[in-house]
Amino acid sequence: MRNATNPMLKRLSALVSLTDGEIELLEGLTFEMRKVTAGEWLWHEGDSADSLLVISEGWGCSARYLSDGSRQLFATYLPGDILGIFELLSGIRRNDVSMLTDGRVCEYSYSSIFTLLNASNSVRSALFVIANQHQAMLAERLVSVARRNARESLAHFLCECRARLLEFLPDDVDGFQLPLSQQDLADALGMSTVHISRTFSALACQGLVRRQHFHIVILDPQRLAEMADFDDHYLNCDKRILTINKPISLPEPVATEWLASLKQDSKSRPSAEGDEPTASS
Amino acid sequence: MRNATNPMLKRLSALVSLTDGEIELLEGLTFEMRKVTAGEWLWHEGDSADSLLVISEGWGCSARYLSDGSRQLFATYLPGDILGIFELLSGIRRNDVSMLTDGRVCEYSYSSIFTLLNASNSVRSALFVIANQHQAMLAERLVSVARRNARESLAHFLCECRARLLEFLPDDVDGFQLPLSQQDLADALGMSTVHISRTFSALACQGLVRRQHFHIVILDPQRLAEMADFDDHYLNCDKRILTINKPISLPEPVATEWLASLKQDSKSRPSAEGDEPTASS
DNA sequence: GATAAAAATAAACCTACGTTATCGCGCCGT
DNA sequence: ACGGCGCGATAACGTAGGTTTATTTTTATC
Repeated sequence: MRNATNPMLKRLSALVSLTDGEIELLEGLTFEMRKVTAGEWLWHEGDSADSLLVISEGWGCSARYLSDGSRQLFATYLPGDILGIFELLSGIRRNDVSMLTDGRVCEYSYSSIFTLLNASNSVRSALFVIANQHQAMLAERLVSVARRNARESLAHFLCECRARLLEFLPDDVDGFQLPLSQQDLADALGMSTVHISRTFSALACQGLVRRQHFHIVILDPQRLAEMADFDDHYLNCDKRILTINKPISLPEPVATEWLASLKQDSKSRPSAEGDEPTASS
Repeated sequence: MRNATNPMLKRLSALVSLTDGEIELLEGLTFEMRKVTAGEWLWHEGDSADSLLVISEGWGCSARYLSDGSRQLFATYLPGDILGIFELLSGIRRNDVSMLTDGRVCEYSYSSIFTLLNASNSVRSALFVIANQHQAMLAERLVSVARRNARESLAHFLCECRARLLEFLPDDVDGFQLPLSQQDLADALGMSTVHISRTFSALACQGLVRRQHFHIVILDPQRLAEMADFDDHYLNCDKRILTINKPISLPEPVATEWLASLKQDSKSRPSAEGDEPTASS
């Protein structure tokens, strides 16, 4: 974890421990920082893909537009998030991606990323983990839409945003900018705008959140998480492990023993006592 | 694409073109074939993970059990499918996985897979693509649950099963075994069992499908796909490309030119007038 | 082939949502 | 200051799909 002007390095070093050589490689990456404005498309489904994007400022989202004119929002992207990993191999963008706010994105050509991937085990792992996180969030969204009611879904979404922001903000994430209109939220959660509005009112009545325009205040994070059945495990279960070591290059005996030691830990959720597994390869 | 007794080799060689050396490596893999029975758990959320599984016979599924007793089914696994890719790095199973039918699974220890991954570019790519496909199916499921009505959702699910089976069966996939009870389907599609039943009746009335117990006959695949807005693109967009070449090791100029040539092809679907954004910084 | 267990169907009823419409507010350009 | 516009709140009404209960059919077990 180190300060860096290169957003890719900044993100990856927060995920995995990098060698000096890898850090040097990452520092040597060329990228183009670009200003983007709210509503601007970063790409469309079917576009050819030749670059990875890191959001350094602002929020973005990926979505699918259906033939009946409706829209399903898949993911939101916050500062630090890396976009375009899935398309590395196919070279074809799979979703529409646009900005929700003004911001800044950094563009890294696939060719430079390919070089990097070939050279560094840790970088491969880190990108894999990031892809994993997005899949986990998608699965969680599916649970929300399919199984939870409106209040639970919305509460869960807010908890998720809070948890993701927690990583980048010092503290005080209980009041933050959530640059999604009620239409955006509706498209994300499979609801109608009026029901989003109703549900916000309901949550406000219960003293859980307050919302004025794009500013959210989470009044009672604990109770909100309870009602949403929210567990931040899926956001950082991979991460915790990667920062400890780099499993792909671990010899077998160490790996299995060390994995076994993690198993019990994974079930003791509530407080997350940071216990140091005794695995130093 | 070659015949092989090793299911991993069989699957990967269908996805990527492998060198003789890589084929040899895969043939040298040791694995354990195990009989499994319907309802048997392969693993639970939180279990420690030390092996990849390839289903060589039967169907499985991954699911999440909620605190209120309900269940959300995430994915179904067919013969040839590889399970446990996500947990390679974390070493902790993220979902419950069980068998829907009797069958056979092949177990490959992570340690042998790690070796393989370190040695072979193609294998890394193939596993990445498989993970991608699962994510794409998950996204599609989200669209079903969030945006489509019951008939469309069910129709879409059936189309997806058909398309996946098409890969392994010579032809005549229009009548096949679908070993999901109406309860399973309900849990997959975010509906109730009675509504699954109602919806099957409705589809049958329209002459689209027939179902008796676990046997499905798709009477009019074309019309079914239309009503579901089904497009099999998401199932094999990566695959097509990988069989052509191995992009990660491609030099830059070749890759970009070759990706460009694919782009138009990817857009040759009914409507979708692709407007060219002129933003190439 | 008898019996139990599981799965599917059917009907009646209910509710969490969607839909449509109206209104108020803040913002922008002229 | 004016009108237009996007966003959000609220109310009235409609409906797709859930829930409950009961009956029938199919499969599994001996």
